[in-house]
Amino acid sequence: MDMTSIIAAIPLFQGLSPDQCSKLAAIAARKYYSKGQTFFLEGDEADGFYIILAGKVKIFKLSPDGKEQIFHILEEHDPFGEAAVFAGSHYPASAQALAETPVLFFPTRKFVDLIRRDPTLALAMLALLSMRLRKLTALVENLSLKEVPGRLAAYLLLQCDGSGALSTFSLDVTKNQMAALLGTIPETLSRILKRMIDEKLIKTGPRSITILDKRGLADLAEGNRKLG
Amino acid sequence: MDMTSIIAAIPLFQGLSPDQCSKLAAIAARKYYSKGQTFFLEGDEADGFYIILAGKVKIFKLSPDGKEQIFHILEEHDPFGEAAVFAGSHYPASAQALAETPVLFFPTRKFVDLIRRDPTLALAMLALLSMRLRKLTALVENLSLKEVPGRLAAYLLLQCDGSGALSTFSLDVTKNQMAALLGTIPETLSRILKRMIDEKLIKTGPRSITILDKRGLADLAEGNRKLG
DNA sequence: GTTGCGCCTTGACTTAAGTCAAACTTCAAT
DNA sequence: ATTGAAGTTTGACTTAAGTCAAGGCGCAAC
Repeated sequence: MDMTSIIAAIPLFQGLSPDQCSKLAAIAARKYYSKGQTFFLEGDEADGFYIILAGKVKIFKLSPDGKEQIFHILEEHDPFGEAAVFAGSHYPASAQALAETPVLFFPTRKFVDLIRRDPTLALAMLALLSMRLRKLTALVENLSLKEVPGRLAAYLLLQCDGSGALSTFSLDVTKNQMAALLGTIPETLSRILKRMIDEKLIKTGPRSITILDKRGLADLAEGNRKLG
Repeated sequence: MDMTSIIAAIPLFQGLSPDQCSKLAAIAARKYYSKGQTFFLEGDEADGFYIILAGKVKIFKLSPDGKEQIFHILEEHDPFGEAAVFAGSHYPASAQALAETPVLFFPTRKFVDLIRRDPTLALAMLALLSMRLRKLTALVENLSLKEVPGRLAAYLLLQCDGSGALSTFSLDVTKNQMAALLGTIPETLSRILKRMIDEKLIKTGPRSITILDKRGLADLAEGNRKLG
């Protein structure tokens, strides 16, 4: 598959003309990262941004004593590192591949040149950044205003909605990663999952979780209910 | 002072030509909010964004049981509500005036039309959103990776740098607000301030704080030190 | 002044969640 | 199949920070 059609298939670039897509294709570089490889570390000089073609990437920060907070786990077609392109200078968090991950890389200079000539592209990026902001706002809300059971409930509901409103979905992250995403630790996560099972809110299979009581989880997520 | 010169003085619009500024002036509306008045509540339909001309505004969320997390406290020339303009639909948090606050209001439709014709403006907005993202990332890091003393230390250092590297600065927020900004409660804040005083890291006056040991605070903020 | 209302502080207590340590499960690699 | 490393669970314990309740401070309004 040639670069231009790959690019045309990326949601971020929806609505761009074939001509615009081929301009993007001209500046993009294909790169491959293997599991565990880092794209960049927090504080690195930012020279461009990435779009995932397949695989999985985590965006995270580490505390000095080693605790990890995962900001996002991103997959096919998700862009990352884009904020650093416009705010300049340094990546504010680190990015690491969780699997074999081919990406497209767009160098800052060339990409900004393109934007300067193309308001459609600019608007697409503005929408993207706004969405990111919204997601981060939700993360802050979760961390600060909810306790761990509430965060977990919200996360489960989100996953469930994502997978076509099925109430069973497969875990595509380890529980360690899930804990780091929820701002907690594996032990706590494990205990709370158990409490949810005890209260018949969910059921766990091998690598999967089934939601038994969506309403109950929603109440938990909104703070209207507590686990026994 | 006429609208065009007001706009030309706003950092967000730095680098725009006089012509561009007067186009902005043409779509901006001046509005006045008094202390305690809300601009919008979380979830409200978003119809535009604001720039503060004077006064003070807090951006915040409330948990169902009434706890408040303040995201930002904004002042003269700071824009807010801008993310909702591009992501569409709804404001993700609430905004309230903490003082008499005159603002400029830019309606979504007209502003987006302007951007569509003006890549310079688009780039300015991209930079703004990226900065916001960066600040929110730091907030997440603080909430999730630091304990309250560390967050407080980071906050104090930030305020101090802001006021021209003086080591004494005046509190322009109440301690209640400060607590909500740090993701904690007034009682906890009070106790930690006392511990910092005990350890001769800071000294408090009436409505002011003096930093005595910048290095010590920095160690605290970075998690290399603990309060006794 | 003095009244009253927010703001701030303090103390005693509770609790959610983290730490540490050990054991068990999975699964991939030899 | 065996090993080993990583992921996961469980239990006992610790701790940071929240809750509740009371009292003090400061300032504005009468």
